[in-house]
Amino acid sequence: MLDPKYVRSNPEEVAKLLKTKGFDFPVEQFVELENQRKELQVQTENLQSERNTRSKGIGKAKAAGEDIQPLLAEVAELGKQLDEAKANLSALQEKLEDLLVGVPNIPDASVPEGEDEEDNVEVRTWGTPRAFDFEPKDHVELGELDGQLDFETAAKITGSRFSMLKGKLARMHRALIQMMLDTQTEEHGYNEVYVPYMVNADSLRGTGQLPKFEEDLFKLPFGERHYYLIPTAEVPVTNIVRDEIIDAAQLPMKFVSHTPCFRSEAGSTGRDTRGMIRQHQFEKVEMVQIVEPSKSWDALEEMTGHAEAILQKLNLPYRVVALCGGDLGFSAAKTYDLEVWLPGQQKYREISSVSNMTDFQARRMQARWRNPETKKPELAHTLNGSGLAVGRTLLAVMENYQTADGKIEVPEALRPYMGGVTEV
RNA sequence: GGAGGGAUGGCUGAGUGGUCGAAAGCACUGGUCUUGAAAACCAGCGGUCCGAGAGGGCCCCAGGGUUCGAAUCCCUGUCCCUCCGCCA
Repeated sequence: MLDPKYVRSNPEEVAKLLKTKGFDFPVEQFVELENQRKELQVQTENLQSERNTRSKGIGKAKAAGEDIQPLLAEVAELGKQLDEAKANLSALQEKLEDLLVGVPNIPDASVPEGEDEEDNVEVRTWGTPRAFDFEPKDHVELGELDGQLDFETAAKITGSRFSMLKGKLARMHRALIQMMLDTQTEEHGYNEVYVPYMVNADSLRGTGQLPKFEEDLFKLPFGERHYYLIPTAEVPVTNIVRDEIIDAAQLPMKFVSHTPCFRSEAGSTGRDTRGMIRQHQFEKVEMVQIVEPSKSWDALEEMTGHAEAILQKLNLPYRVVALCGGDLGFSAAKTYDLEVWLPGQQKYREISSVSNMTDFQARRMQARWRNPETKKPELAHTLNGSGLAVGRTLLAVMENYQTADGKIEVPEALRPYMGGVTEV
């Protein structure tokens, strides 16, 4: 959520900045509601003040043994007025809240302008796509050769957009997870956490998936309420600090977690239907940092490097792109995507996304730190990034490490995790 | 599933329907003392919203209710703890 004070005093500017994200901020409606709110709030608080003073008076009179009947009569009408004012005020505040909670984060000044992914800006590239002396296959074809990647059985068990791995390929998938976790914990100082894969609505509101993007989630009825399958570990891990006031000494907090992710893909029917690029269920190793505000931009660069380290270990060619305003996510102020080279598609495809959410999620979550300078609780900054999407990494390894006879060479970095297996 | 107990400031923990936003301790900040530090002593110290300010409102798990007045009484829910049963 944006800072209501800031929005209140600069509604036009907010509208202008949000336009770069393709969002129309309803300035007039907001200002109108705000003015009403102010008037009602003052009125209500005056009534409350009046009631408090009178009630105290009654208490004193009673203690002094005086007759309180006349005082009670005076107060009779006050209660009704107060109830009415309170009801009006809370209805109005709810409207304002509903409006603000649906407004995305403001892009950082450094974010390139643009409407969609076509306008993203390449920041750097790493590695060179391999020159094949045969026609490279895509991962679906490679998987079919010895049946280790099986979409049909997964479709029978569940439905479309699910996959099943077998044998050495399943092991390589697991090896990737171990390698990623070990790298982030042992080399980059992250604290590994194991978290729930189902979360409540408060957590999703905290990170920004609710209320706007409910249709992207799997929702599970549970008693009178609902739980949701996590779309990313960002949700449970970032919510570790929801409603907390963190000691400055504990910052930065750096968490890494491996979880499955579940997405309904409601808005993407027909996109990436072939292969395991876009699945309802996939594994991801996620990095999350909670930092003091002045450090978040450095942390974004650092975290991007932590994700890149995995691709470099696997010797997979990739590029880093800065997302343009129109392609930025709801909660992000700035995002770098890592795109890995896929010989099967002859394209770079997203394999990681690293974002600085600034104080946007922290405000929704009330995640604060105590600033030693001011001694006051202030909003922290939150960041998250994939390190990496495991399914997509697996298919990138398959396509980049394929041999002419349709086998897959095991990358050096994975061999310690594969019990010496060199070919899948 | 059954039976009990609990939830209060950064943390621990008192709290009688009416000067209770709340004792005390810890932590923290400042001071005295000290060559320096520790200890001791003194003082300060919750969060949030409105307001230019003066000042005021709200917050004792959450939501309702009773009352002129609720941390305190009543109802519902959530979470935690103990015991029994079941269970990977």
